[in-house]
Amino acid sequence: MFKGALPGFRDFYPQELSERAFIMATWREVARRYAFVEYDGPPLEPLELYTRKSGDEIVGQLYNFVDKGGRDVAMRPEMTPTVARMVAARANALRKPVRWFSMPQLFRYERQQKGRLREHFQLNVDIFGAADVAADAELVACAVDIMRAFGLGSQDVVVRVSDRRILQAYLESLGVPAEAVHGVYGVIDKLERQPAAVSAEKLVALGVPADAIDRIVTIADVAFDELSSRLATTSAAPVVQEFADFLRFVPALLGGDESWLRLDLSIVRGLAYYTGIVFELFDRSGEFRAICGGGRYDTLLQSLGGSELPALGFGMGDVVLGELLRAKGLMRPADTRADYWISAADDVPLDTIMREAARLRAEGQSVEYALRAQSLSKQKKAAQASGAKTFVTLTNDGTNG
RNA sequence: GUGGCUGUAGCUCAAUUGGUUAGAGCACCGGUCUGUGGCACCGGGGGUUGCGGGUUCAAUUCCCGUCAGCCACCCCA
Repeated sequence: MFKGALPGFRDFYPQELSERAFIMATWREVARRYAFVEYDGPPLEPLELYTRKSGDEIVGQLYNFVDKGGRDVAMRPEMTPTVARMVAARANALRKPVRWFSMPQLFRYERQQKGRLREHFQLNVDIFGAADVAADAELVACAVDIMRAFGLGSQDVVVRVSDRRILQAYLESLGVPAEAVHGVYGVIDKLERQPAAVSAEKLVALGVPADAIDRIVTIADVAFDELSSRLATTSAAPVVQEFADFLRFVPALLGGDESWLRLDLSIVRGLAYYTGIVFELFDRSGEFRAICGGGRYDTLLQSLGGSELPALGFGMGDVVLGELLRAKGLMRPADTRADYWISAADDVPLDTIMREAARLRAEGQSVEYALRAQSLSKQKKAAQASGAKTFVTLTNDGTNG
């Protein structure tokens, strides 16, 4: 007797599946509103697709094995390499900008914990071939509209936005040595999770000037105006200007609502392939992990051997989102109750019920009945328990009750 | 991979300082009640107390290991 799923994997009983379906239906609906079209790829990919982008150390976190043909394969841990490959393969034929979304089940061989399993479903929304920040704004607005579609407001969720290029320019303006920037990203990424003193020590070790330490530790609070004036005379000035556009575009796409965005240079998004604006959605209480994260990765397609298409996208998993929706009482799974429950008096043969069921089913109604001869009271009880919307009783003189 | 906490029926929990066939509610199944708002009553199935060892006359209760879960770290989706 097997009991339970493998660690980190979930059984979706009807209750859970209806919740998942609710989440996915909402994702799909909002993506449709933004004119993104759905695609999918293989759940199993060549291992190399991931090692080429992330290095061999990634293998320890993948579900990988050798198949019967001797191929090194891995269950997909993320969708970006797959979609990048798909787009790259037809880069010249696809109408630009490419606006695609997908809801793949992704796998990761890691110890599970709250909000993080070995398997999850993740909405992936990507745009290829759009270099302007309007595309970045479009993505953020889409993510926010998904929150709205679930009934979440800006009092519940905040979008923390940053820009890799601005962060780098800001760090340089503070006198951080170029070779230390990468290490400083690592420290910034952990600012929220470790004591300021520890962060400061690490910065000192990286060779960061003493007068810059405090500014970096409090980098999440830097205001746009301060950045703007500090970087006005540097080579990053155009990027800051673009960012200003971005900060204007997002509210415009949200009907003038400016309450969702918050500039936060501490948002680093891992240390990997992002090249421009990056963002993450968090619940305001800070109780959960990031709900959604994404950004621009203009060089990824090229690094995977494709063409030079600019690209950007975000991912939103079902696990943290589901936890948040349940906590807020906003989980509204679809109604799975049958339309009809047909019962019959003792002397009515089962065939009669079946014929009536067939008639209603042909009309598109969902119909349940006892599947065996039962007393009427028994049937009534079963019907009540099923929650069916309409209870029908057939009598032997042909009338319905 | 590392550390801390936890592990009794599908769910929520009980079981006096270790002591005799491990209990209850809910759920499920069967029956009674020919009219109720998923009512009531009666009855039933279901647990080798996560698993494996050890200590003991005796372990759900103590010890060790293992597996699983939760939390943190690592790392990130």
